[in-house]
Amino acid sequence: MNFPTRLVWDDGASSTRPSEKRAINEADFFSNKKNCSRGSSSRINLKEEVDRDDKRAQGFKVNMDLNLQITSCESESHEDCEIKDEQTKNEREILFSELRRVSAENHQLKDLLNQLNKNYNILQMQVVSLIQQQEQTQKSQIASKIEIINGRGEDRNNMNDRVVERQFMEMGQNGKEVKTEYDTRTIGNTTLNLPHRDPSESWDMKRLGKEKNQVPSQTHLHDSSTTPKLYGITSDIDQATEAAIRRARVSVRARSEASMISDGCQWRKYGQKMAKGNPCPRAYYRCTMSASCPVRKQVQRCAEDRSVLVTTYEGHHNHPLPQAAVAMASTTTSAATMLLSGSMPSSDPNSFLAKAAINPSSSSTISLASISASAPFPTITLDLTRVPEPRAQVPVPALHPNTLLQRPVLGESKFSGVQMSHELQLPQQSRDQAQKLPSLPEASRATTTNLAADSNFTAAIVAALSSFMGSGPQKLL
DNA sequence: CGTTTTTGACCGGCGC
DNA sequence: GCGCCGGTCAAAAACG
Repeated sequence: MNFPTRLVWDDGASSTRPSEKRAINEADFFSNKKNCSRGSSSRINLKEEVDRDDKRAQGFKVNMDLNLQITSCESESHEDCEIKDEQTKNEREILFSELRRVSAENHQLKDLLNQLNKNYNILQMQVVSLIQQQEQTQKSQIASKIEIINGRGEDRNNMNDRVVERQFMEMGQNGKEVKTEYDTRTIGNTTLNLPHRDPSESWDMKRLGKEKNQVPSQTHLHDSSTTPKLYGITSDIDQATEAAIRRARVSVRARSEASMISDGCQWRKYGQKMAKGNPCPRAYYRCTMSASCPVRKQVQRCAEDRSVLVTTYEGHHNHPLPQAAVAMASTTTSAATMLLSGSMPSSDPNSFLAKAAINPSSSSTISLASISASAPFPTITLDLTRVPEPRAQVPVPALHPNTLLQRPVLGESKFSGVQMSHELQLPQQSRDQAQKLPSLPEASRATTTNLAADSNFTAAIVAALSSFMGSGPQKLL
């Protein structure tokens, strides 16, 4: 870089000494004759040079700044700005496209989810309708068999026994509901001791707006003098069975300070009454998890022991149950099934007793379940108030442990005993099984139904229940 | 404002 | 037929 060999400027401070000024102000930067030998003057020159450099640098800097400003605004504006704008545009477009892509993906996922939900609902409906069709078909077949039997004029009782036996075997094989057995008996044994209550009276029937005359009367069922028509009889069976199943009650006695034990379902109170012989009011609840769910329960404190809460369940749920409700539902359903399959034809507790005793595996006992023959409705009572004593392991028949042995839901914190007894009394074998098996996806009613269909199940559940509750000495009733 | 609870009225079965 | 009783309904109140 070539600097001017001479730089002349006017320093106002030294203007009073023009002669010096010139001497000072003029310098030959490229002269080899530096004033190195002159000490003071050399210091001055050095300082001057520094000052000059500063001033020159300032001037240069100013120029540079100006230039930069000018260039940035003028010389580079069209090119750089365009480039920068273009870059920004590109980035923006990329971002927008990415956003669009993510939005589209999100939309697709939403659609997929909706579709899955739809499919799930459709499948669920199909399953329900299939089950209903299956039941209808089975009942029709049974009715046909009965018709044939009646036509042949065979000894009705013998044939009824055969049909019952056969049906019972079939149930064990293909997992039909135990109530089918009851159906057969209903047809065969015309003196079936059904509760004397018109099914049309039921809440769900009323709610569905069914007329009373659409529902066959009990007397029609009891009429053995006529051979019922197929559809008529299946309809009757439907109604009667449903009514009977629904009317079968499972009563659970448990100690609880709460007004109602938590069983995983949602309930709505629809009434309260003072019942005779008990100063504590009885509350009536219905299941609100499904609009048409017929399940109801009554809650009342025991007159003798106010700390005992008696919860009576009636009917079975017609909707999927939450995990927390499965255990109680399974237990009550099993107990009701047991009750119906064992005692229904005669309402005789002995038949249930006999049935439970048939299977060696059930010889372990029930000390906590009892059946009331005097009650207006067939009722099985599970007494969970007795403090179970530890006892030897009881072999439990091969039923899915998770179904019966779900996490206990009876209690909340105030509920005493059951949870502990559940875990403590559970045979190691079952605990091991329960741990190995994957948790059942919403152990559904179907599972319960299938389990209940096993002819050994009634006995099995007796053992399981007794084991489950840690029952003491063998006793029934 | 929608849902749940309360509570008196109502209904049907049953015994007398 | 009457009264009792268990169960349910439904309007009003309470609740969240």
